[in-house]
Amino acid sequence: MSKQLTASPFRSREERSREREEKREAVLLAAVRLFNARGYHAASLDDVAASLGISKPTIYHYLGNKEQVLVECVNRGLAMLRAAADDAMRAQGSGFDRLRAFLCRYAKINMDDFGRCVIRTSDEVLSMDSATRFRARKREIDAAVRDLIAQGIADGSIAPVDVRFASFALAGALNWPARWHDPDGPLAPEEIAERLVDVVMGGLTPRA
Amino acid sequence: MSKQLTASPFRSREERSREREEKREAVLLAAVRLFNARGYHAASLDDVAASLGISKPTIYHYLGNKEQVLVECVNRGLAMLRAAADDAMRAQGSGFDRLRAFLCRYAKINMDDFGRCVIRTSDEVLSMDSATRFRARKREIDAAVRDLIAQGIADGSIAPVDVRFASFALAGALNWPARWHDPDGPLAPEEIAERLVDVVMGGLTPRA
DNA sequence: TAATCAATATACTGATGAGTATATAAAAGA
DNA sequence: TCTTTTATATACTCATCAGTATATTGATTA
Repeated sequence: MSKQLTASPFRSREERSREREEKREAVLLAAVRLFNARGYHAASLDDVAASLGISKPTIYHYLGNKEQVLVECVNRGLAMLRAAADDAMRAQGSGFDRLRAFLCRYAKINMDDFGRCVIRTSDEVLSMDSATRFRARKREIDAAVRDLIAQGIADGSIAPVDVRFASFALAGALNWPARWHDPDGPLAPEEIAERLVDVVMGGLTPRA
Repeated sequence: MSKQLTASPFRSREERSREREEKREAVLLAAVRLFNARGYHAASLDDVAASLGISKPTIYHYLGNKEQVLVECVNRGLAMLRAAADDAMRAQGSGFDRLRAFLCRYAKINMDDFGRCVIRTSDEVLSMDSATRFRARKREIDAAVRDLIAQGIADGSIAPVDVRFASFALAGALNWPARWHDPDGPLAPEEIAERLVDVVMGGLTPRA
């Protein structure tokens, strides 16, 4: 397979489809940033287009409609969370350690553009169909958190807390930065994640 | 002063101004419920009016404009939080006990119509002026939480945690029900509040 | 009783914004 | 070279919704 040596204005089929994919991603990134900054309803696709120096029909060329733009953004975030959950379930070590590692990643994702969008999107803005899928995928993540807590309790690394309410509390504490964290502020996502997880894991540590 | 003995269609001045106040409150309650259910932008004042069987100009007769409706709703919630914070600061007992009592009340307020509105309203939807005031009042509540934690650490009833991050975690854990709690669901606000506070206070208990 | 005020409605204006019809130009394929 | 496809734009339509102009009715006050 010969790779092209000089930059040419004539692209191969793969190059073209990769370019298309890149443009799609650029649209999604611009959109999610505006959605996060102003809220889904207050952010218009005209604004999204303007922020990329393109026109609205171009967005429709790459994505079906406004809701689908949101759905794709949310899917990006959910995929990251899902991957983190899968890794945690496959990891070895005590339940406590695996939960801890997972929560750090979870908290950081919630400060990422697409992760924030997952948290900030409430299902009323979605069509009934999308909302159902959205809830189901979030429930999977929540199930992983509960599994990890239960496993930790079983192996003695986590105090025998109420699993359901512990997962509510953990989720709340680690979702909340999606609403207040300022990416341009002095606190780095890593630091917030670590410190928050330190505090919340304190409550799960078995008493001596 | 003679009180009226028979129901009359002729109201006294106080009765009239009380009625006016009642109507204002009814508008706010209907509005906050729709704002919470659909989001501020998606809930129109026409819908709010329809839910009360009145017309939109009537809302404008009692309240200036849509933003002011929201601001009044948020103020109702903030007033409840403020009262809870004041009581906590005046209460006696260890820092731990006072914080615990305050947090229970805080969590319950966050499941009340107006309390939910405080949590669900992000300042981008407000005018710059209102947003500034809103942030300031929320900061007061947060300061009370930090004070209580610090006092608990000082009197030894709370473990020497990072005050700032502990308050972030507590707020997140107890704000989150404002986004998922279903008033018609099986879990009563009281129970959610108690159990959540149990879990989160575990992390603040000094180790033996 | 005349003048005013309070409470309410109907019917409008004007802006915004989602989504579309249509044109164009360039590239790809036949 | 002719045709089709892809990427993009301009300029619309149509719906929604905040906010207003104006009318009406009944009670209050002078």
